[in-house]
Amino acid sequence: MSKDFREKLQAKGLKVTPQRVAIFEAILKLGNHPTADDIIAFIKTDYPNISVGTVYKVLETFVENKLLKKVKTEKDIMRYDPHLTNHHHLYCAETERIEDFEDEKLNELIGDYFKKNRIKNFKIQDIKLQITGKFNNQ
Amino acid sequence: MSKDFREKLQAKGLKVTPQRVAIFEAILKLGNHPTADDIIAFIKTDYPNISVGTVYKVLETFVENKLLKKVKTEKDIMRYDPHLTNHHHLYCAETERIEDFEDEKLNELIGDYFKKNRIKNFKIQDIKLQITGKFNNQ
DNA sequence: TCCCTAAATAAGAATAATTATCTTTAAATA
DNA sequence: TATTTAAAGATAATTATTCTTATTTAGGGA
Repeated sequence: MSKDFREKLQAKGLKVTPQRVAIFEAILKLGNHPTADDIIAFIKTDYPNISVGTVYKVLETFVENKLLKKVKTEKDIMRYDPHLTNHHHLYCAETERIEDFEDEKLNELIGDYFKKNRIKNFKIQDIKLQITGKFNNQ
Repeated sequence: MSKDFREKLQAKGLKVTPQRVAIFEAILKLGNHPTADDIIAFIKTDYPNISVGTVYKVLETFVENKLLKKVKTEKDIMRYDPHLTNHHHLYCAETERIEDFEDEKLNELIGDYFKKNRIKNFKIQDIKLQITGKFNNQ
């Protein structure tokens, strides 16, 4: 998987650096759409002298090159999502947990609805659902 | 309308202060889901010695007491929405414009869908659509 | 393989938004 | 009107993020 990622970097004309690989792997290992801070903390064990600025810059580079997505939250902290296909999010009302939610049937349903019911003076590019509630387990 | 607002404050056991009234009126007059900064700038003309901290504190109090809602954005700046009934948002892909979007039929459609297709291990409390795209006019 | 150059990193200062602290002021109720 | 307590003002502190500059390194070519 790390091989795939290296190839993706090269395909975008980006240099393959150990920092970039470590940051991407950290995001995959951490799960739950980590914050920059989560990533820094995780990486620091193996890589004690990584720079905070580097992490932010790398994350921004990844987002620009569509290797990551930013996730909106209620708080003013950015979180990052390695899941690139179109999907929605389940937000826990009480904890910081965020899960991905994919549902092609639902996307079609909503897509069809807007085909029949256009929003006046607005051209839709993308629709995201923020589903807030409670997880039953874990 | 300002009378209504005063009553709402009293109903929640909050003191009616000129600052609170001015902040709420500023949000209504400004439109487009203003930031704290927009509000401060607007108020400063009439009310040159309002304190930044007060504005933030008042906004937080309003949100806690359900007189305002916070609006998520891509950026790390919070914006505020005086529209309390359940609604979605249209985000402009290029500008900072955010419009409210209400559609009861759509809510029913989605509500019905999730009644028939429950998300396992998750109890839905609220569903918000973030519709990104372009406005045709203005 | 070694060298070169552009791109990337490290370190830490700077900024921007927000929150906290502490003193003073004023709204509400008796 | 006096009293109490919440709220406002001033400003310091914090937090997340961005910027700056010097140094290092990846990757392509000699």
